Amino acid sequence: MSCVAGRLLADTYLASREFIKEVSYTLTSLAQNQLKMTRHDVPSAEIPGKFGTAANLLSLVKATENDAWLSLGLLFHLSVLPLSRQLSNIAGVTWSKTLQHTRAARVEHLLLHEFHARKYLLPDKLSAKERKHGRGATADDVSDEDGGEVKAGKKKGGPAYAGGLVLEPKKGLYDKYVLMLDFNSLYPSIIQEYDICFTTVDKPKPDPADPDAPPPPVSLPEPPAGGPGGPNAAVLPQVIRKLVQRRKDVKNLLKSERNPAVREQLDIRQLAFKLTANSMYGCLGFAASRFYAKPLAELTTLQGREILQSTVDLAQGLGFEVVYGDTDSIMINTNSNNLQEVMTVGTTVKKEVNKKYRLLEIEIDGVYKSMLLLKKKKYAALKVEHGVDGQITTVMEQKGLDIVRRDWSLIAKAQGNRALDLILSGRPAEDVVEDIHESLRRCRAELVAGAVTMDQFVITKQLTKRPEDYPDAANQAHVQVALRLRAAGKHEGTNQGETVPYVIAVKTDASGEDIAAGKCGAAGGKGLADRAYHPDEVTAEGSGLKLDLHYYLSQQVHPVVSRLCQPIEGTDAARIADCLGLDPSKFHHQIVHAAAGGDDDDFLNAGSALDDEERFRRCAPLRLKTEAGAFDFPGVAAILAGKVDGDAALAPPPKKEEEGAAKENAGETLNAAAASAPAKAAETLSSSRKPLSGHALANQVRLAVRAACMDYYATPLRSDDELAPAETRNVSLRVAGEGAGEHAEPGTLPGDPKLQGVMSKVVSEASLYTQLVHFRRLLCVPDALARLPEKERDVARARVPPATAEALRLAVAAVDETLERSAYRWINLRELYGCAGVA
DNA sequence: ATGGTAGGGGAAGGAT
DNA sequence: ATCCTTCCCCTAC
Repeated sequence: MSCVAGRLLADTYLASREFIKEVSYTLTSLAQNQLKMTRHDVPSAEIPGKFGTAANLLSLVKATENDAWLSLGLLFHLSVLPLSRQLSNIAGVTWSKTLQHTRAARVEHLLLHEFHARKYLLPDKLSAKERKHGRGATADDVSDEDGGEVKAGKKKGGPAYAGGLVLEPKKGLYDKYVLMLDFNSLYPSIIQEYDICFTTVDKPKPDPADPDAPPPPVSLPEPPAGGPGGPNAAVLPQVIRKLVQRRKDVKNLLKSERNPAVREQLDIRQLAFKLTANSMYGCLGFAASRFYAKPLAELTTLQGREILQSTVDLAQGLGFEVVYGDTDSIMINTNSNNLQEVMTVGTTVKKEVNKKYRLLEIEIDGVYKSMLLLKKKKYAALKVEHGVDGQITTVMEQKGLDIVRRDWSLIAKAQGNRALDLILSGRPAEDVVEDIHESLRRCRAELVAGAVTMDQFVITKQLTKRPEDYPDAANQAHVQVALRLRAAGKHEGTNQGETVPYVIAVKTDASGEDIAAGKCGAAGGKGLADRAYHPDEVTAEGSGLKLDLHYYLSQQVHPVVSRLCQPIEGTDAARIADCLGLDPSKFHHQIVHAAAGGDDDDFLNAGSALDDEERFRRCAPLRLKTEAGAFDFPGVAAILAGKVDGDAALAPPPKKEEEGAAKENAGETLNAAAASAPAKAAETLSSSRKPLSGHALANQVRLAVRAACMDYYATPLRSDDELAPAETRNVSLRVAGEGAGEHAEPGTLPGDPKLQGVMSKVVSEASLYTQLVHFRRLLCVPDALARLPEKERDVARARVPPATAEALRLAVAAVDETLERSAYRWINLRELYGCAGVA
């Protein structure tokens, strides 16, 4: 390295990793994405051959020179030198140190300077070994040691302290304006707001009785005289305040500056202040830092959680619906289509929240015209943007979804993108669902026809270790591929930190059709990693390898699309599988979830009620007729919750003229323990209001089911001859796999002029299915119990009298008779619902 | 050796 | 066979 002595070494790879977010940091992809320039890669294996002829050698020289220019181009494009220089000045560290792109070193030096200037004596930096042996270790270090290694590294032994709060999302598709608010630089603001500093927060004291026990959490310091951010603030808050203030100053200069070159410099300078302020918190929690202070980091995040929670409480107190929030943000469903109104909501919340803090500030981050909220950290939305001419446009934002991740194939992400565009398009749900299905059918057809290019199949994963350091290398596709490349003498792209591209393929000479049908997939009982190959290995002449289409359909496209469609009515995992030509019965598991209203953790939170409400919103109630009159069955959930008496549920509620007589018993009938209720309830239920018997109930349910089916057959869009029941079933059974020859090809339908009729039929078929499931949900005790938290089940079960339970059981059987014969009969209902039962 | 934690999701292997 | 845990990777903040 003597050649760089006395010179600055600027590494554009490291700079890119610090300053920009990219999925890949190869020169090729950086050139493409940042500089919009194409780079031709010369594989290292080809380099020796380039020396054979002058022309080849010249091409190698040109390629090498081009790489140097690209690298230099990146250096300027990212303003590496001006930015790192500003960072050096702010931190008081050598430029060469900054160019190593280790953020901890910059924060360390900044704090060293600040404390030294204030005449503090600073602790020595501990080596890894010293930390491990507890020399000068803090109490919490010691307690960490029995939990595992105090490693500078991250994931070893899990997180050292709790971080941000993530609210349980109220999942679903929102088609009215959703408001997004967030705190600006939450953690730096908290440190200032609460005067969190090495000098103000007491070191946690270990319990003298049990020195090994984790020390109690530290508490907030007394606010400084003159309030937070004032002249008496502690060192760390002051340092951050100074950074924030200087950034503001620079931004003010920027406002009046007209010289573009100076503007650019100022802009870089304000960025450097922001980066520095934001990296302070991270270094507090960094075990290898000289200023490692877990209690401070912990206290900061603790305040963050409390602030977010109290913000949610406040917004809800104002009558707004908070649907999600992550660490420093909340989303409010405004339920409004009026942008003006929405902004008023935003300003109201903002004003109320900001009243509570001296420095901390929440702001309106944006307004979403529509949003698909799937899971924590997974959502997509159309963000409203205001054009210069007052026009309103939207731009899609995608967070955390599979389609923004590099470890999914392009073909899966393309299908996901198409589905997402449709879902957020605002078009009628039925059209959206049909378009998605159509896109999936075409996807399969193209796949089988071999009309998809290799790049669509590539999956990319990073080697976070050296390939030979993986303890379970045999199980990991990207590691297997890297090891094989190494064995073939190719080291490029197989080093720690690099990303390995791979595809899943099988050694076979079967047709695309058969591969897609899964007839040769894991035939040899081989694991996935054994079927992973570098794209070039598959392309190579005479490899005998063919892409595993079944894998791409069932493990790539299907999960990506069906996760996006989870809240969408009119489709589900089985239907999506159907469109992709997969066996839908293999996906009945997901249907259980859909029918039961979400997955296990769903019914523990408020979101589940909303999900179910949404799913069965359009369903008709179960109307029962008795001698005393008709009434809507309240549903077993109401009985289990104690809202409706088990004995009274199968009889009409008291009529007006009976009310007086029933009133005195109402309290007990509805609320009292079963022990005291039966006698009086029996009295109250005069002979004319006796509950339905099991068989009578089952009969009524059969009638209701039949009525729902009649509605379905009466769908106006269909004419009798073209839509005979047999044909109807044919649509959904097309790929049921009963005899390969008899089912229609997916591709044959679209050309049909009767397309419209067929499409709407499919949708109403789905709604019939939903209606039947709704009836079943109202009646099935075991499923309803399964949706309750485990500890409540015994109490709930006791609320259903044996006779009622038996009647309900017969009623459920009545629904199942039809469900099993329905157009969806390829779903094995016994399995479907059996697993939801309670042991 | 070189800021943090929270969280979803795939794959595999052991427990049941 | 099905659940549960572990490891791995990537992303949001």
